[in-house]
Amino acid sequence: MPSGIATDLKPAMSSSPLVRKLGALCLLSEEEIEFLEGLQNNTLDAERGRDFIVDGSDLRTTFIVIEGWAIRYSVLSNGRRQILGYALPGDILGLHVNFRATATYSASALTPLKLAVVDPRRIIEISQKYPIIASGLSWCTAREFAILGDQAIRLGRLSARQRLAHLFLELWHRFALIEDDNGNWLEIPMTQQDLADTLGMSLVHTNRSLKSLRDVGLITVTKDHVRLNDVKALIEMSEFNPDHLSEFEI
Amino acid sequence: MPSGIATDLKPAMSSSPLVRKLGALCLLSEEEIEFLEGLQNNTLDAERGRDFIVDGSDLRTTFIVIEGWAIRYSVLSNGRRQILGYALPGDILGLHVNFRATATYSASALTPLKLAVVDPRRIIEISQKYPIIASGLSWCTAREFAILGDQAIRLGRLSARQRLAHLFLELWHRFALIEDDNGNWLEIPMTQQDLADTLGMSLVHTNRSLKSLRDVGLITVTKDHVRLNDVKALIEMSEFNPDHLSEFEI
DNA sequence: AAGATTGTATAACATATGTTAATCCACAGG
DNA sequence: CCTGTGGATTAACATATGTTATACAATCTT
Repeated sequence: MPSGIATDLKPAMSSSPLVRKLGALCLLSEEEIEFLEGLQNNTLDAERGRDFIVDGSDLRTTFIVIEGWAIRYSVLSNGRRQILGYALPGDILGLHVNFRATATYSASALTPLKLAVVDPRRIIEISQKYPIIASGLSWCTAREFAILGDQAIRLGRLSARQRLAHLFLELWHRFALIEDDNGNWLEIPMTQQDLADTLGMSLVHTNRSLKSLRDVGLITVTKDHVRLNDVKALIEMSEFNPDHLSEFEI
Repeated sequence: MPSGIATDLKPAMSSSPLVRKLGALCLLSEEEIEFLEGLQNNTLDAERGRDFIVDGSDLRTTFIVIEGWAIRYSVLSNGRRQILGYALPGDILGLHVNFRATATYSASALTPLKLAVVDPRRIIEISQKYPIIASGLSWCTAREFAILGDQAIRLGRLSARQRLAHLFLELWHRFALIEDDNGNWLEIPMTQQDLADTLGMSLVHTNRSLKSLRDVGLITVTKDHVRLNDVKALIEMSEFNPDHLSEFEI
């Protein structure tokens, strides 16, 4: 294996956000990186708004987000929608599709989306052949749990303004793992209605609370970005716990 | 292997709720049942209120609930508590403790509790030696996600009365998998404050809403049980989706 | 360029839920 | 038997958030 090629496969150089994410966590061998890249060969593009997982329907596929944002959500019979969370580049949907072949949520493209379509049997293969990657996926699972737990905390115990700040901080911390430093700017491709459906609030109150955060100078909002003007103050006021998202420590 | 012993190990007869749960899902071999029982040899008893997982501290252990109820929760710096969910007999806590060795939630005994203490390395062993069990655990993971997702739906998009009904239905459906038929009676070992902290409401409003459900005859409440008087009507009014918790289908 | 559509911004008003406080009850401990 | 404690219940009042409605801005369509 010529060493000249090796550098092209370093996690930081890799074009795959999943490799960047796992590579930030542990040292991946070239073989492991190649395997992970190979996993993502079969891609699918989805335009904004396209559902690719439908609550209640058969789910026998694993998806890896390569580019763009997706949302996981449920719609109640009265039409109200609850967004459960956001899938960013490097995130995996349908990692655990074994006996249960029925989706318990829907997923759709929030932006133009590039997905890798993976046969779940290849996931099983991982735990047999690539223990390091298997550990990495297990870490991803624990992380997804923590993120969804934080979502429950937002919905259950935070005020409207806190919920907004808390969500922005979550996304900002998650991007830190897969993207180069963007300062305190955060991309916000979702509409205020999306935010409302994420945070369990009405559209009007979302708008009000956003304005209130702007007015006190905690955030700056542009067309589709938010700037976190004082991360420390935002963490304080929203009771955000960065440890739930921090990387491997010790 | 003498066949006389075999019957004692049938899932339905097994004393282990984890085996009952997985056995309801797929046909386990005697070897698999024995392995699962052996996993749970090292037990630990915890009295009501004892924390056995502490948010932010090291977590290098997997726990299996054998008897009793546990809660997973977080406490905010202002002292408010959010209960994320309930662990019932057969449920596993800390199934994914790989690189991340830090707990992102606390867990404590809601009732006197019997836990199996498992070395997480044995979990890794499972995916190599017991593919069926591995699939079962993967199913458990997907189920935990669905349950936590339902919790987010409750908190984000349901009214106080709906949240209560929805939670009772969840617990009732979950018990159906591990316990003999108890009719419409459901054990409720939690206080109204616990319910409030689960459903993101105040104690007083929890009491009010409970009374309102009683008054219209949807539920009957005794000391530490609830009777679901009209499951269908409760499902309707709370927008509960039984599919999120139903067993393997097709 | 006009009109349609989608998202944002505010106001006025309605209400579900939170807060504080006081009783009441069951039960455990002396 | 008294008394302390934790939990349940209820009332009165406060407020955060929801609802409805209108206007405005930006973008897309033809």
